[in-house]
Amino acid sequence: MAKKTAIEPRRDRRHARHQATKREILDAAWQMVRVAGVNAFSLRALARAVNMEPQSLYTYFASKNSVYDHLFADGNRELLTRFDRLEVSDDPRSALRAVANLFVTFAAEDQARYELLFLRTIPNFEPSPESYAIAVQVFSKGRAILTGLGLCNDADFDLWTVLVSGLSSQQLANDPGGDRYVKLIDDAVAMFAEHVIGNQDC
Amino acid sequence: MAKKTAIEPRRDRRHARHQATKREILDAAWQMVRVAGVNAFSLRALARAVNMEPQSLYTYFASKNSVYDHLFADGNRELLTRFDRLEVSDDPRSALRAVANLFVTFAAEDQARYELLFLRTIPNFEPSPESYAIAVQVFSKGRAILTGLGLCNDADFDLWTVLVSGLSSQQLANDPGGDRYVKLIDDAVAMFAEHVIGNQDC
DNA sequence: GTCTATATCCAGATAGAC
DNA sequence: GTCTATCTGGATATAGAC
Repeated sequence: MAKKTAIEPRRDRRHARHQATKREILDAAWQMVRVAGVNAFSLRALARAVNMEPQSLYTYFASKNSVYDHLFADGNRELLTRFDRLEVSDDPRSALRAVANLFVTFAAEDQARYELLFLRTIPNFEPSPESYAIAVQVFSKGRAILTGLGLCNDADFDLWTVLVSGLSSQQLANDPGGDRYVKLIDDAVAMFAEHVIGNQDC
Repeated sequence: MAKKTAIEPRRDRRHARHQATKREILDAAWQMVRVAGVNAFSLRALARAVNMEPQSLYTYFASKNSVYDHLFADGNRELLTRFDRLEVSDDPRSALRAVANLFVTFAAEDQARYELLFLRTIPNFEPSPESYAIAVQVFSKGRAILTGLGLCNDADFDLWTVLVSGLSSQQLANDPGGDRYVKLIDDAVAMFAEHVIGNQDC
Protein backbone atom coordinates (compact mmCIF):
# COMPACT_ATOMS: atom_id res chain seq x y z
CA MET A 1 0.00 0.00 0.00
CA ALA A 2 2.85 2.32 0.84
CA LYS A 3 4.22 2.27 -2.68
CA LYS A 4 1.17 4.09 -4.02
CA THR A 5 2.11 7.09 -1.92
CA ALA A 6 4.79 8.33 -4.26
CA ILE A 7 2.78 7.73 -7.40
CA GLU A 8 -0.52 9.31 -6.43
CA PRO A 9 0.04 12.20 -4.08
CA ARG A 10 -3.44 13.63 -4.53
CA ARG A 11 -5.09 10.41 -3.55
CA ASP A 12 -2.79 10.24 -0.58
CA ARG A 13 -3.75 13.74 0.60
CA ARG A 14 -7.38 12.91 0.25
CA HIS A 15 -6.84 9.73 2.19
CA ALA A 16 -5.11 11.60 4.99
CA ARG A 17 -7.97 14.06 5.24
CA HIS A 18 -10.44 11.22 5.31
CA GLN A 19 -8.55 9.56 8.14
CA ALA A 20 -8.37 12.79 10.07
CA THR A 21 -12.14 13.28 9.89
CA LYS A 22 -12.66 9.67 10.86
CA ARG A 23 -10.50 10.17 13.93
CA GLU A 24 -12.40 13.30 14.82
CA ILE A 25 -15.66 11.39 14.64
CA LEU A 26 -14.28 8.56 16.75
CA ASP A 27 -13.05 11.00 19.38
CA ALA A 28 -16.53 12.47 19.57
CA ALA A 29 -17.95 8.96 19.83
CA TRP A 30 -15.69 8.20 22.79
CA GLN A 31 -16.87 11.29 24.54
CA MET A 32 -20.48 10.35 23.96
CA VAL A 33 -20.26 6.80 25.23
CA ARG A 34 -18.39 8.05 28.28
CA VAL A 35 -21.13 10.50 29.10
CA ALA A 36 -24.24 8.50 28.27
CA GLY A 37 -23.04 4.90 28.24
CA VAL A 38 -22.40 2.59 25.31
CA ASN A 39 -26.01 1.53 25.01
CA ALA A 40 -27.44 5.03 24.70
CA PHE A 41 -25.17 5.80 21.78
CA SER A 42 -26.78 6.75 18.47
CA LEU A 43 -25.53 7.85 15.06
CA ARG A 44 -27.86 10.83 15.08
CA ALA A 45 -26.40 12.16 18.28
CA LEU A 46 -22.91 11.45 17.02
CA ALA A 47 -23.61 13.41 13.85
CA ARG A 48 -24.92 16.31 15.89
CA ALA A 49 -21.73 16.30 17.93
CA VAL A 50 -19.55 16.69 14.85
CA ASN A 51 -21.92 19.08 13.03
CA MET A 52 -22.91 16.69 10.31
CA GLU A 53 -26.11 15.19 9.06
CA PRO A 54 -26.44 11.61 10.27
CA GLN A 55 -26.34 10.33 6.71
CA SER A 56 -22.90 11.81 6.10
CA LEU A 57 -21.38 9.50 8.67
CA TYR A 58 -21.87 6.66 6.24
CA THR A 59 -19.01 8.10 4.21
CA TYR A 60 -16.76 7.06 7.08
CA PHE A 61 -18.48 4.11 8.68
CA ALA A 62 -20.59 1.46 7.03
CA SER A 63 -22.87 1.06 10.04
CA LYS A 64 -23.34 1.83 13.69
CA ASN A 65 -21.65 -1.44 14.59
CA SER A 66 -18.67 -0.39 12.52
CA VAL A 67 -18.30 2.60 14.83
CA TYR A 68 -18.44 0.28 17.83
CA ASP A 69 -15.87 -1.88 16.14
CA HIS A 70 -13.46 1.01 15.71
CA LEU A 71 -13.91 1.97 19.35
CA PHE A 72 -13.25 -1.62 20.35
CA ALA A 73 -10.04 -1.61 18.32
CA ASP A 74 -9.04 1.80 19.73
CA GLY A 75 -9.41 0.62 23.29
CA ASN A 76 -7.47 -2.56 22.76
CA ARG A 77 -4.69 -0.73 20.94
CA GLU A 78 -4.38 1.66 23.85
CA LEU A 79 -4.16 -1.19 26.34
CA LEU A 80 -1.63 -3.02 24.18
CA THR A 81 0.52 0.10 23.98
CA ARG A 82 0.54 0.40 27.75
CA PHE A 83 1.57 -3.21 28.13
CA ASP A 84 4.34 -2.75 25.58
CA ARG A 85 5.67 0.26 27.46
CA LEU A 86 5.62 -1.51 30.80
CA GLU A 87 9.02 -2.22 32.21
CA VAL A 88 8.74 -5.60 33.84
CA SER A 89 10.70 -5.87 37.06
CA ASP A 90 12.84 -8.91 37.81
CA ASP A 91 11.08 -9.33 41.11
CA PRO A 92 7.91 -11.32 40.35
CA ARG A 93 5.80 -9.69 43.05
CA SER A 94 6.71 -6.21 42.05
CA ALA A 95 6.10 -7.12 38.41
CA LEU A 96 2.69 -8.56 39.24
CA ARG A 97 1.82 -5.42 41.13
CA ALA A 98 2.73 -3.33 38.11
CA VAL A 99 0.65 -5.45 35.75
CA ALA A 100 -2.36 -5.38 38.04
CA ASN A 101 -2.02 -1.65 38.51
CA LEU A 102 -1.81 -1.11 34.79
CA PHE A 103 -4.93 -3.12 34.06
CA VAL A 104 -7.11 -1.94 36.93
CA THR A 105 -6.16 1.67 36.29
CA PHE A 106 -7.04 1.25 32.64
CA ALA A 107 -10.39 -0.23 33.62
CA ALA A 108 -11.22 2.32 36.29
CA GLU A 109 -10.47 5.23 33.99
CA ASP A 110 -13.36 4.58 31.69
CA GLN A 111 -16.45 2.58 32.48
CA ALA A 112 -17.75 2.72 28.92
CA ARG A 113 -14.49 1.43 27.49
CA TYR A 114 -14.44 -1.42 29.98
CA GLU A 115 -17.98 -2.34 29.06
CA LEU A 116 -17.18 -2.26 25.36
CA LEU A 117 -13.97 -4.26 25.62
CA PHE A 118 -14.70 -6.79 28.31
CA LEU A 119 -18.43 -7.16 28.81
CA ARG A 120 -20.76 -8.11 26.04
CA THR A 121 -23.71 -5.87 26.62
CA ILE A 122 -24.35 -4.40 23.18
CA PRO A 123 -27.15 -6.35 21.51
CA ASN A 124 -25.97 -7.06 17.98
CA PHE A 125 -22.35 -6.15 18.16
CA GLU A 126 -19.39 -8.42 17.93
CA PRO A 127 -15.95 -7.25 16.93
CA SER A 128 -14.62 -7.86 13.44
CA PRO A 129 -11.82 -10.41 13.04
CA GLU A 130 -9.28 -7.60 12.60
CA SER A 131 -10.34 -5.84 15.78
CA TYR A 132 -10.60 -9.06 17.69
CA ALA A 133 -7.05 -9.88 16.66
CA ILE A 134 -5.87 -6.87 18.66
CA ALA A 135 -7.73 -8.13 21.70
CA VAL A 136 -6.01 -11.47 21.27
CA GLN A 137 -2.65 -9.69 21.15
CA VAL A 138 -3.48 -7.98 24.43
CA PHE A 139 -4.31 -11.30 26.02
CA SER A 140 -1.15 -12.92 24.65
CA LYS A 141 0.98 -10.08 25.89
CA GLY A 142 -0.45 -10.39 29.39
CA ARG A 143 -0.01 -14.09 29.36
CA ALA A 144 3.57 -13.76 28.08
CA ILE A 145 4.49 -11.39 30.88
CA LEU A 146 3.23 -13.80 33.51
CA THR A 147 4.93 -16.74 31.87
CA GLY A 148 8.13 -14.72 31.93
CA LEU A 149 7.69 -14.41 35.67
CA GLY A 150 7.59 -18.16 35.99
CA LEU A 151 3.83 -18.59 36.01
CA CYS A 152 3.17 -21.24 33.43
CA ASN A 153 0.13 -23.01 34.86
CA ASP A 154 -3.10 -22.34 32.90
CA ALA A 155 -5.38 -22.51 35.91
CA ASP A 156 -3.18 -20.11 37.82
CA PHE A 157 -3.28 -17.66 34.96
CA ASP A 158 -7.06 -17.91 34.96
CA LEU A 159 -7.03 -17.22 38.68
CA TRP A 160 -4.91 -14.16 37.98
CA THR A 161 -7.46 -12.85 35.49
CA VAL A 162 -10.18 -13.49 38.06
CA LEU A 163 -8.37 -11.20 40.47
CA VAL A 164 -7.71 -8.33 38.10
CA SER A 165 -11.16 -8.46 36.51
CA GLY A 166 -12.76 -8.70 39.96
CA LEU A 167 -10.84 -5.68 41.18
CA SER A 168 -11.75 -3.78 38.03
CA SER A 169 -15.42 -4.54 37.98
CA GLN A 170 -15.91 -3.95 41.70
CA GLN A 171 -14.09 -0.64 41.46
CA LEU A 172 -16.31 0.47 38.59
CA ALA A 173 -19.55 -0.84 40.06
CA ASN A 174 -19.21 0.10 43.71
CA ASP A 175 -16.85 3.03 43.87
CA PRO A 176 -16.61 4.74 40.48
CA GLY A 177 -14.06 7.49 40.52
CA GLY A 178 -12.69 6.35 43.88
CA ASP A 179 -9.93 4.00 44.93
CA ARG A 180 -11.57 1.60 47.36
CA TYR A 181 -10.59 -1.46 45.32
CA VAL A 182 -7.49 0.00 43.70
CA LYS A 183 -6.10 0.17 47.23
CA LEU A 184 -6.55 -3.60 47.51
CA ILE A 185 -4.26 -4.37 44.59
CA ASP A 186 -1.08 -4.85 46.62
CA ASP A 187 -2.83 -7.08 49.12
CA ALA A 188 -4.45 -9.11 46.36
CA VAL A 189 -1.14 -9.58 44.59
CA ALA A 190 0.52 -10.66 47.82
CA MET A 191 -2.23 -13.21 48.37
CA PHE A 192 -1.87 -14.50 44.83
CA ALA A 193 1.93 -14.66 44.87
CA GLU A 194 1.96 -16.56 48.14
CA HIS A 195 -0.50 -19.03 46.75
CA VAL A 196 1.10 -19.86 43.41
CA ILE A 197 4.71 -20.04 44.58
CA GLY A 198 6.09 -23.52 44.25
CA ASN A 199 3.03 -24.44 42.27
CA GLN A 200 4.72 -24.22 38.89
CA ASP A 201 6.44 -26.84 36.79
CA CYS A 202 7.76 -24.89 33.83
CA MET B 1 -53.69 -4.25 54.28
CA ALA B 2 -54.58 -7.79 55.21
CA LYS B 3 -57.62 -6.70 57.16
CA LYS B 4 -59.36 -5.58 53.98
CA THR B 5 -59.40 -9.17 52.81
CA ALA B 6 -62.34 -10.22 54.95
CA ILE B 7 -64.37 -7.14 54.27
CA GLU B 8 -64.00 -6.85 50.52
CA PRO B 9 -63.68 -10.28 48.97
CA ARG B 10 -64.38 -9.11 45.44
CA ARG B 11 -61.61 -6.56 45.52
CA ASP B 12 -59.35 -9.22 46.86
CA ARG B 13 -60.12 -11.65 44.05
CA ARG B 14 -59.53 -8.91 41.54
CA HIS B 15 -56.27 -8.12 43.21
CA ALA B 16 -55.16 -11.74 43.07
CA ARG B 17 -55.98 -11.96 39.40
CA HIS B 18 -54.08 -8.76 38.78
CA GLN B 19 -51.05 -10.13 40.56
CA ALA B 20 -51.23 -13.38 38.63
CA THR B 21 -51.22 -11.57 35.31
CA LYS B 22 -48.38 -9.38 36.48
CA ARG B 23 -46.36 -12.45 37.35
CA GLU B 24 -47.10 -13.98 33.98
CA ILE B 25 -45.83 -10.85 32.27
CA LEU B 26 -42.69 -10.80 34.37
CA ASP B 27 -41.99 -14.44 33.59
CA ALA B 28 -42.24 -13.63 29.91
CA ALA B 29 -39.95 -10.66 30.45
CA TRP B 30 -37.33 -12.89 32.06
CA GLN B 31 -37.44 -15.22 29.13
CA MET B 32 -37.00 -12.35 26.72
CA VAL B 33 -34.03 -10.74 28.42
CA ARG B 34 -32.39 -14.14 28.68
CA VAL B 35 -32.74 -14.74 24.97
CA ALA B 36 -31.99 -11.29 23.58
CA GLY B 37 -30.17 -9.51 26.39
CA VAL B 38 -31.41 -6.83 28.74
CA ASN B 39 -30.68 -4.02 26.34
CA ALA B 40 -32.68 -5.42 23.44
CA PHE B 41 -35.79 -5.66 25.59
CA SER B 42 -38.88 -3.70 24.50
CA LEU B 43 -42.43 -3.38 25.77
CA ARG B 44 -43.83 -4.08 22.33
CA ALA B 45 -42.04 -7.40 22.12
CA LEU B 46 -43.09 -8.19 25.67
CA ALA B 47 -46.72 -7.50 24.80
CA ARG B 48 -46.47 -9.75 21.79
CA ALA B 49 -45.13 -12.52 24.00
CA VAL B 50 -48.14 -12.38 26.31
CA ASN B 51 -50.69 -11.75 23.54
CA MET B 52 -51.54 -8.24 24.54
CA GLU B 53 -51.41 -4.87 22.92
CA PRO B 54 -48.39 -2.93 24.15
CA GLN B 55 -50.63 -0.30 25.69
CA SER B 56 -52.32 -2.83 27.92
CA LEU B 57 -49.09 -3.43 29.78
CA TYR B 58 -49.49 -0.03 31.36
CA THR B 59 -52.29 -1.47 33.45
CA TYR B 60 -49.60 -3.48 35.21
CA PHE B 61 -46.46 -1.41 34.92
CA ALA B 62 -46.13 2.34 34.87
CA SER B 63 -43.19 2.28 32.51
CA LYS B 64 -40.52 0.16 30.92
CA ASN B 65 -38.17 0.96 33.77
CA SER B 66 -40.79 -0.28 36.18
CA VAL B 67 -40.57 -3.68 34.48
CA TYR B 68 -36.79 -3.60 34.86
CA ASP B 69 -37.31 -2.67 38.48
CA HIS B 70 -39.52 -5.67 39.12
CA LEU B 71 -36.97 -7.94 37.46
CA PHE B 72 -34.26 -6.42 39.61
CA ALA B 73 -36.31 -7.13 42.73
CA ASP B 74 -37.12 -10.66 41.53
CA GLY B 75 -33.48 -11.50 41.03
CA ASN B 76 -32.41 -10.16 44.38
CA ARG B 77 -35.23 -11.94 46.17
CA GLU B 78 -34.16 -15.20 44.58
CA LEU B 79 -30.57 -14.69 45.66
CA LEU B 80 -31.66 -13.74 49.16
CA THR B 81 -33.76 -16.88 49.42
CA ARG B 82 -30.81 -19.01 48.46
CA PHE B 83 -28.63 -17.36 51.08
CA ASP B 84 -31.31 -17.88 53.69
CA ARG B 85 -31.54 -21.56 52.86
CA LEU B 86 -27.80 -22.05 52.99
CA GLU B 87 -26.63 -24.15 55.91
CA VAL B 88 -23.42 -22.58 57.03
CA SER B 89 -20.81 -25.10 58.09
CA ASP B 90 -18.77 -24.61 61.25
CA ASP B 91 -15.60 -25.06 59.27
CA PRO B 92 -14.79 -21.63 57.81
CA ARG B 93 -13.19 -22.95 54.64
CA SER B 94 -16.01 -25.26 53.85
CA ALA B 95 -18.48 -22.47 54.59
CA LEU B 96 -16.62 -20.08 52.30
CA ARG B 97 -16.64 -22.69 49.56
CA ALA B 98 -20.39 -23.02 49.91
CA VAL B 99 -20.97 -19.27 49.78
CA ALA B 100 -18.75 -18.86 46.73
CA ASN B 101 -20.43 -21.77 45.01
CA LEU B 102 -23.84 -20.34 45.73
CA PHE B 103 -23.01 -16.96 44.32
CA VAL B 104 -21.01 -18.01 41.28
CA THR B 105 -23.61 -20.61 40.37
CA PHE B 106 -26.33 -18.00 40.65
CA ALA B 107 -24.32 -15.68 38.40
CA ALA B 108 -23.39 -18.30 35.83
CA GLU B 109 -26.98 -19.47 35.47
CA ASP B 110 -28.22 -16.31 33.89
CA GLN B 111 -26.12 -13.71 32.16
CA ALA B 112 -29.00 -11.27 31.78
CA ARG B 113 -29.85 -11.44 35.46
CA TYR B 114 -26.24 -10.85 36.40
CA GLU B 115 -26.10 -7.84 34.13
CA LEU B 116 -29.30 -6.44 35.56
CA LEU B 117 -28.36 -6.97 39.20
CA PHE B 118 -24.67 -6.26 39.27
CA LEU B 119 -23.63 -4.26 36.25
CA ARG B 120 -25.15 -0.94 35.41
CA THR B 121 -25.56 -1.15 31.69
CA ILE B 122 -29.15 -0.04 31.14
CA PRO B 123 -29.21 3.63 30.13
CA ASN B 124 -31.82 5.28 32.30
CA PHE B 125 -32.57 2.62 34.81
CA GLU B 126 -31.85 2.67 38.46
CA PRO B 127 -33.70 0.55 40.98
CA SER B 128 -36.42 2.03 43.15
CA PRO B 129 -35.67 2.41 46.86
CA GLU B 130 -37.88 -0.60 47.65
CA SER B 131 -36.07 -2.82 45.17
CA TYR B 132 -32.71 -1.52 46.17
CA ALA B 133 -33.52 -2.37 49.77
CA ILE B 134 -33.64 -6.04 48.80
CA ALA B 135 -30.21 -5.75 47.21
CA VAL B 136 -28.95 -4.25 50.44
CA GLN B 137 -30.42 -7.18 52.35
CA VAL B 138 -28.52 -9.56 50.10
CA PHE B 139 -25.30 -7.72 50.75
CA SER B 140 -25.92 -7.65 54.50
CA LYS B 141 -26.68 -11.33 54.56
CA GLY B 142 -23.45 -12.13 52.76
CA ARG B 143 -21.53 -9.87 55.01
CA ALA B 144 -23.16 -11.39 58.12
CA ILE B 145 -22.23 -14.90 57.06
CA LEU B 146 -18.59 -13.96 56.67
CA THR B 147 -18.56 -12.07 59.94
CA GLY B 148 -19.96 -15.20 61.56
CA LEU B 149 -16.97 -17.07 60.20
CA GLY B 150 -14.67 -14.68 61.96
CA LEU B 151 -13.97 -12.36 59.07
CA CYS B 152 -14.62 -8.91 60.43
CA ASN B 153 -12.14 -6.82 58.48
CA ASP B 154 -13.77 -4.51 55.89
CA ALA B 155 -10.91 -4.68 53.42
CA ASP B 156 -10.86 -8.47 53.59
CA PHE B 157 -14.56 -8.58 52.90
CA ASP B 158 -14.00 -6.37 49.87
CA LEU B 159 -11.29 -8.74 48.73
CA TRP B 160 -13.76 -11.57 49.09
CA THR B 161 -16.26 -9.81 46.85
CA VAL B 162 -13.46 -9.22 44.36
CA LEU B 163 -12.89 -12.95 44.17
CA VAL B 164 -16.51 -14.02 43.76
CA SER B 165 -17.36 -11.25 41.32
CA GLY B 166 -14.19 -11.98 39.35
CA LEU B 167 -15.03 -15.67 39.15
CA SER B 168 -18.59 -14.85 38.11
CA SER B 169 -17.79 -12.31 35.44
CA GLN B 170 -14.97 -14.33 33.92
CA GLN B 171 -17.17 -17.40 33.81
CA LEU B 172 -19.90 -15.49 32.02
CA ALA B 173 -17.60 -13.61 29.66
CA ASN B 174 -15.11 -16.28 28.67
CA ASP B 175 -16.83 -19.61 29.12
CA PRO B 176 -20.60 -19.14 29.17
CA GLY B 177 -22.36 -22.39 29.89
CA GLY B 178 -19.09 -24.07 30.88
CA ASP B 179 -17.25 -24.53 34.15
CA ARG B 180 -13.75 -23.27 33.48
CA TYR B 181 -13.90 -20.72 36.30
CA VAL B 182 -16.39 -22.55 38.49
CA LYS B 183 -13.70 -25.21 38.79
CA LEU B 184 -11.37 -22.60 40.27
CA ILE B 185 -13.64 -21.83 43.21
CA ASP B 186 -12.05 -24.28 45.65
CA ASP B 187 -8.57 -23.12 44.79
CA ALA B 188 -9.57 -19.47 45.07
CA VAL B 189 -11.17 -20.05 48.45
CA ALA B 190 -8.08 -21.88 49.68
CA MET B 191 -5.94 -18.96 48.57
CA PHE B 192 -8.23 -16.48 50.30
CA ALA B 193 -8.52 -18.47 53.52
CA GLU B 194 -4.78 -18.88 53.82
CA HIS B 195 -4.32 -15.19 53.33
CA VAL B 196 -6.84 -13.80 55.80
CA ILE B 197 -6.17 -16.23 58.64
CA GLY B 198 -4.72 -14.49 61.64
CA ASN B 199 -5.51 -11.18 59.99
CA GLN B 200 -8.64 -10.53 62.02
CA ASP B 201 -9.16 -8.64 65.24
CA CYS B 202 -12.81 -9.15 65.99
C1' DG C 1 -17.75 14.54 0.69
C1' DT C 2 -21.92 16.60 2.13
C1' DC C 3 -26.31 17.55 1.56
C1' DT C 4 -31.83 16.87 0.98
C1' DA C 5 -35.26 13.69 0.69
C1' DT C 6 -37.02 9.60 1.84
C1' DA C 7 -37.86 4.71 3.20
C1' DT C 8 -38.85 1.80 6.81
C1' DC C 9 -39.38 0.66 11.10
C1' DC C 10 -39.47 0.86 16.13
C1' DA C 11 -39.77 2.95 20.44
C1' DG C 12 -42.42 4.66 24.91
C1' DA C 13 -46.46 6.68 26.33
C1' DT C 14 -51.48 8.80 26.64
C1' DA C 15 -56.67 9.37 25.72
C1' DG C 16 -60.77 7.51 25.63
C1' DA C 17 -64.32 3.96 23.89
C1' DC C 18 -66.19 -0.35 25.38
C1' DG D 1 -58.86 -4.56 32.03
C1' DT D 2 -58.35 -4.45 27.21
C1' DC D 3 -58.83 -2.46 23.18
C1' DT D 4 -58.30 1.24 19.01
C1' DA D 5 -56.40 5.37 17.78
C1' DT D 6 -52.93 8.47 18.17
C1' DC D 7 -48.95 11.36 19.65
C1' DT D 8 -44.21 12.18 19.45
C1' DG D 9 -40.01 11.08 18.70
C1' DG D 10 -36.23 8.11 17.69
C1' DA D 11 -33.58 4.83 15.06
C1' DT D 12 -30.59 2.82 10.87
C1' DA D 13 -30.01 3.10 6.33
C1' DT D 14 -30.32 4.26 1.01
C1' DA D 15 -30.80 7.23 -3.34
C1' DG D 16 -29.45 10.81 -5.72
C1' DA D 17 -28.53 16.02 -6.42
C1' DC D 18 -24.74 19.17 -6.01
